[in-house]
Amino acid sequence: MPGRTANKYEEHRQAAIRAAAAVFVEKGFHGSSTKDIAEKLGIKQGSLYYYFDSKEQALSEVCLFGIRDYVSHMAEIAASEEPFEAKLEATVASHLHAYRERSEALKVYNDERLYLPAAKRRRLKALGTKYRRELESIFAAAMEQGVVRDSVDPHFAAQAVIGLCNAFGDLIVRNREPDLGETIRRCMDLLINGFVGNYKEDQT
Amino acid sequence: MPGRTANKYEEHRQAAIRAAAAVFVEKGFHGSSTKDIAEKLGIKQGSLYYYFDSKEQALSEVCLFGIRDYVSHMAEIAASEEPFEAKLEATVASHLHAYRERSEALKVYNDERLYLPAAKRRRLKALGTKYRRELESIFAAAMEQGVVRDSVDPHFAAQAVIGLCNAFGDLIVRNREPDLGETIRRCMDLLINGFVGNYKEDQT
Amino acid sequence: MPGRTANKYEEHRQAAIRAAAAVFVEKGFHGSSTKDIAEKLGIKQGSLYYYFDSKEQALSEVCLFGIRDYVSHMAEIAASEEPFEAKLEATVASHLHAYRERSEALKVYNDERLYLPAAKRRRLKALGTKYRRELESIFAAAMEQGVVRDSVDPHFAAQAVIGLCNAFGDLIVRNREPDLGETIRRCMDLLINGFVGNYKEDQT
Amino acid sequence: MPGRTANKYEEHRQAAIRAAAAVFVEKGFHGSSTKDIAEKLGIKQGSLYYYFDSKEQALSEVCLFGIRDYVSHMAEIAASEEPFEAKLEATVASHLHAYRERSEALKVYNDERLYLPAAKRRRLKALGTKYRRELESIFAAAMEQGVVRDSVDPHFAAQAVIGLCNAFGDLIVRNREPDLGETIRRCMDLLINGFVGNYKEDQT
DNA sequence: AATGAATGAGAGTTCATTCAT
DNA sequence: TATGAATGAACTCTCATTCAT
Repeated sequence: MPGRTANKYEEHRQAAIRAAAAVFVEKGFHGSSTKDIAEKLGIKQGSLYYYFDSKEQALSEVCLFGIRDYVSHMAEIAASEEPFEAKLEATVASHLHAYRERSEALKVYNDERLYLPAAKRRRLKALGTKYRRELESIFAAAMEQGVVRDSVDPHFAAQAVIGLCNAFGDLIVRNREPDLGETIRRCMDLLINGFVGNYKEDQT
Repeated sequence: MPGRTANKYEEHRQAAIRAAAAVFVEKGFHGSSTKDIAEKLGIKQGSLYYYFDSKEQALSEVCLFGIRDYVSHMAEIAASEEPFEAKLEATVASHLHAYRERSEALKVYNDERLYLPAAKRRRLKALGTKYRRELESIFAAAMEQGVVRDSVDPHFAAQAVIGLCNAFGDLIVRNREPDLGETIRRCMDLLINGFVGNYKEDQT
Repeated sequence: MPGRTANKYEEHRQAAIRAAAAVFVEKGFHGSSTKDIAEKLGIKQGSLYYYFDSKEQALSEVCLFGIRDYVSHMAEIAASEEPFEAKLEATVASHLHAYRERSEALKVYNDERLYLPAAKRRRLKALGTKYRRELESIFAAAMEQGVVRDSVDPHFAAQAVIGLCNAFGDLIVRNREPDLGETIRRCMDLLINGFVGNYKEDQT
Repeated sequence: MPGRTANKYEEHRQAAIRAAAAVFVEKGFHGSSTKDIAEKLGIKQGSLYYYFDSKEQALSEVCLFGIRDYVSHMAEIAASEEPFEAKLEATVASHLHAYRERSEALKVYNDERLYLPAAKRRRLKALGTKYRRELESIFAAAMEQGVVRDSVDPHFAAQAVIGLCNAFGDLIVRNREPDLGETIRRCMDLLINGFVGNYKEDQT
């Protein structure tokens, strides 16, 4: 049975990453001690270093774990042939589901990545930028087709979608907001129609 | 001239709070040392304790400083006789201007308040809740007047406004986003009209 | 009384350097703990860092302290107008007295300097090389005057003098060899009657 | 074939001792980790304990390995019927060749033996003392025969020979000093023409 | 004969805090 | 009003060692 031990190690390592994510979410990177993480894992503090070279590397892995799938999911959405609204909804749903599932890691990515050394941060930032760019291009395409008003700025729009999702993601992670579907629907309603709808032309 | 010295002290104290805010924003509460704060103030580490009883108290003061005016401003807005859209715009503008001006403190409130002990956190949370409630009631009133679609949930709406403002607040604090007026206008456009506008009836 | 506090600090710092030297001599750099040093000083471990930035810096200071005066003393000897034998004796005496007085530091320089990071080591090495060079030039000059046989290699000779002095320096530091004058005399006898002596032609 | 396996084990064990010696020379005993040694051997850290009971025992074996042959070689020299100068040259040559060949172990003995517990250290010291005694007796015998001036102290002389050889041994180990024969010749020249030489009466 | 995994003790270092001055 | 000096607790990280396999 070759690869067995390697797999075992990798499993434990994944568990360590998840434990780190959970602790970092609760106490922040600097507020968390390696002892906290080890305890959550059920091992002794020093043993953590069998899985990580340093606390910082743990953060780095958590962040990567937090966005990897979520970014690649966005790539699929952007490449699909769906109409604008479906793509937008897929984005919002994917973003919020990510919070539900690998919840902590994504939040850690959002809140703590800036404590990583510049080099690692840049690599993560590239992923984040990729995500935003793809979302922007979805908006840009929709504007060309006249589906989105052309007074809208794609850059702003993407930022707004991400910000909105993160805001509700926070609530999901911390308050365990129950009805995800409801939240997705309301976010879509806001993004598509605004709160007022049938909008009036003039406002300052 | 006892009042004089008291004032002097209070001035220095305010400076200390602002210095703490600046440091906390940059490095996070747990990532900041009292030495960092003292250095930003131009005094020695031990001297900080003339102004704060503890590092934690410093955080508490920063948070309070960060939301006090901003909450009381919201009270004024809510109490005013303006129509819905004007109130909403005043809210967004106030929120984003707060980031511009006493920028750091508000961000610290958002990001670091959960490191305060439960007691202090509750008092702050009350202020935050007051803010959200007032915003909710603005929405509720607008719905009663038919200005806002009644498919909208006031709780969700308030959360969304706050989340959106915080998201752009982040960018303001960290990237020094230049055109505040533009950002306010775009946020209003989104909140009022959505990205698609003249909205279609059916969406999942 | 200006400069008082600065002096006080500097005094304590010197004491710390000497304490470090004593501990390093006994246990070696890696075998010594900062706790050991602090205890020798009569302060608590963490307080050491008021005087040193790191254990390594302590080593660096000890090494510098160990050779500085001793190198500058050699410069004086080399520059003096004394005849060869007087210079050589002054060198040996200076070297051995250095072991007696700031004994530990010099031995630490000899034994532990290679644990310093390359940069610091190079700076120290420059001093050591300066010492050897000056000793070499003393020999070279003596050879030109015919005081030293010209079959002697100045480089080897300098190395030998230094090696011999260090060997007896070791004994001085560890065994507290009592009669320094006697040791100096014997070393001179060996060295002079070797390098100068009406030596016999034949040996292998 | 039990002898076979025992031999195999003993071979590996010797390799382990040599690996330990190499690492100890480079980083010192306390600066070396068992992982370092294992890596040099090409095995994993835990596997080292198949060959040593403890890191300290490894040091002990290295030291023993470092002086054993070299001490027994001295016994042969002392027992031989050669004249004084031949014996001295054999001593110097043996000492310096030892550095060349099993170089590291001998240097480890010199530099690190004092980190051994008192008991083991005493046993090694006995060997070292034996070495020095035999060298002393060579000098004493030569003095009786009038080959060495009787102003020479045998104890000092032995110490000086050992110190000199160690000093150049250091250079051999670290700098890979190329011409061993040359170094031996120069050392002999220094020693002979010092101790025997038609020396001049007056020196301070 | 060798390894993977874990451990516990201890290392160097940082830091909030205190207090005499 | 502010500082220099010190402290003790906590932290990250290393490492000799053990042991089941």
